[in-house]
Amino acid sequence: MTDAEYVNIWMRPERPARGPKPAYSRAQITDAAIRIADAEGLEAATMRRIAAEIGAGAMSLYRYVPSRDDLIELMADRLQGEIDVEGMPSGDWRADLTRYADGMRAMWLRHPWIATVHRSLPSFGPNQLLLIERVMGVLDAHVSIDENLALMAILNGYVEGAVREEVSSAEEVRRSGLSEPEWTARSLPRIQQVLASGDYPIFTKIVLEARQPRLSRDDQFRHGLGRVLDCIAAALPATA
Amino acid sequence: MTDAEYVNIWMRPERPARGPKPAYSRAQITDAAIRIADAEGLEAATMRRIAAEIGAGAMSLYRYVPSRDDLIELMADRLQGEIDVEGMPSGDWRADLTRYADGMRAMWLRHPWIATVHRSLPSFGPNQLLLIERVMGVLDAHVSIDENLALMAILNGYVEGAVREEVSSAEEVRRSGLSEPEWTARSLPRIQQVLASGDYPIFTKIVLEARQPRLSRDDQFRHGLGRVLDCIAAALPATA
DNA sequence: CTCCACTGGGTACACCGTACGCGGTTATGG
DNA sequence: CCATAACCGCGTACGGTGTACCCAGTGGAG
Repeated sequence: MTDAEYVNIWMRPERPARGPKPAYSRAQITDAAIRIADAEGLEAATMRRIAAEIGAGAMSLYRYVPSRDDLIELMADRLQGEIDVEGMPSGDWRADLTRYADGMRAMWLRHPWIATVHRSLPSFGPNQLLLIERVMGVLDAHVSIDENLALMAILNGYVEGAVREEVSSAEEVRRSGLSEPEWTARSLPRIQQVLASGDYPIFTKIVLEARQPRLSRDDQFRHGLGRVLDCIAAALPATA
Repeated sequence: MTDAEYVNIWMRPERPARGPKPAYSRAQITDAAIRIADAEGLEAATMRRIAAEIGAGAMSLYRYVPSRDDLIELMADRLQGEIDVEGMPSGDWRADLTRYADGMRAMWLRHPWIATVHRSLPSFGPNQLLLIERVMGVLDAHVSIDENLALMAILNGYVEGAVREEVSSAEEVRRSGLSEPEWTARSLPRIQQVLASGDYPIFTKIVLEARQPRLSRDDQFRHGLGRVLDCIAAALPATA
């Protein structure tokens, strides 16, 4: 089987030359799959369901995509393309990285199922590559490439970690089929139980005293992000 | 169905009083599942496979655990318990947090499938709670609870992000069934293609010039961690 | 002793990803 | 211009999954 040559989906040509015109396209299939995943979760985006969405037979999809895993790869890369990094670097690194972080968070909130995939690393899709160029370009003039990588690890770690929290609880709610207040009401007994045990003073302090959980999600995120950017500022030379 | 009362696995009692002695236990099932997941990935830990591992019938597991998702919750919490945070806070916060980060990384590397479990957050298992107590206890004397939460978000974000990279590529290799050198050889054509296009100068710089990817994983992690701890140090009052 | 809540587990069902092969369509080489 | 090979969409089928339901047996409570 010569197909084994194409380990990476991005090296496999979408269409060969000969034969009849195809009725669908990778982009169309990917869009349909994303639409379903957004509305009902990634597990609802089955091959049969996606095919039905675009009016095709289930097995037709395999003319365009070698496997469901590869399709998910395509979906993930398409999402990276949604993050607006146009015009970076603009000269104001703090503004650029804030825009990137906000854009990333917004994208994750639009597509919460991305939290369950995120292998994405070694696939090198075009949108992912472009994102790397733009975002790492922001600090490229100020620091070495190694320094840049280290700082990006911190920034991306913070953003991903923070958004993952938001998203996973939202997904939990969606999966339970309950409304949000209903769901928090259901979780309350466990929290009460934990507090009542008296064994967890710091957890108790978080629940009873911390102001942060009472802030809006936006404010929580921005506050933490500001702190991370301060860290980055400290690592930059004075000229920046 | 009165079972709906127990939204959280930790509130559901393991055993009722009446009836014959059970032949297995939650702990035994959880251990077997972890053993399988470690060796062959989480997707190999099917209900039938786990049951076979302990010599039970597939449906017997449902006497102990309401669903596979809940079992995964149990597995995840058990893993949290593997991180050694004994004797924290010791007085040396930097040593404590380093030990926590190293322990967390080591645990993830032992159980790479944990990267595919994203929920874990709102479940409040006993091991997770204990971990929170110990780790957040490290900075509790020095900063406010809100400050502590913000700093932990950065630390956890970095550790999780860094380890997730290591683990997801390792999982990719395992899933492909190839040896590691074979697998990197397979990825090479795509990288060559990207470099040859000339459209991605920063990516090219990473591949050709950066020293970091050539360091050992351990050194990469420690270097980044040191940077994060410096950030935390800057946020602490001088007394710490 | 009787009762019945409990046990482990067999069977069955709906659904999944996808291998295989069909008859029809079309770009190309002779 | 036509034969042919390559490709199309897709129906069928297979081996797998999680788990609902039901059963006969077991053992503590009244």
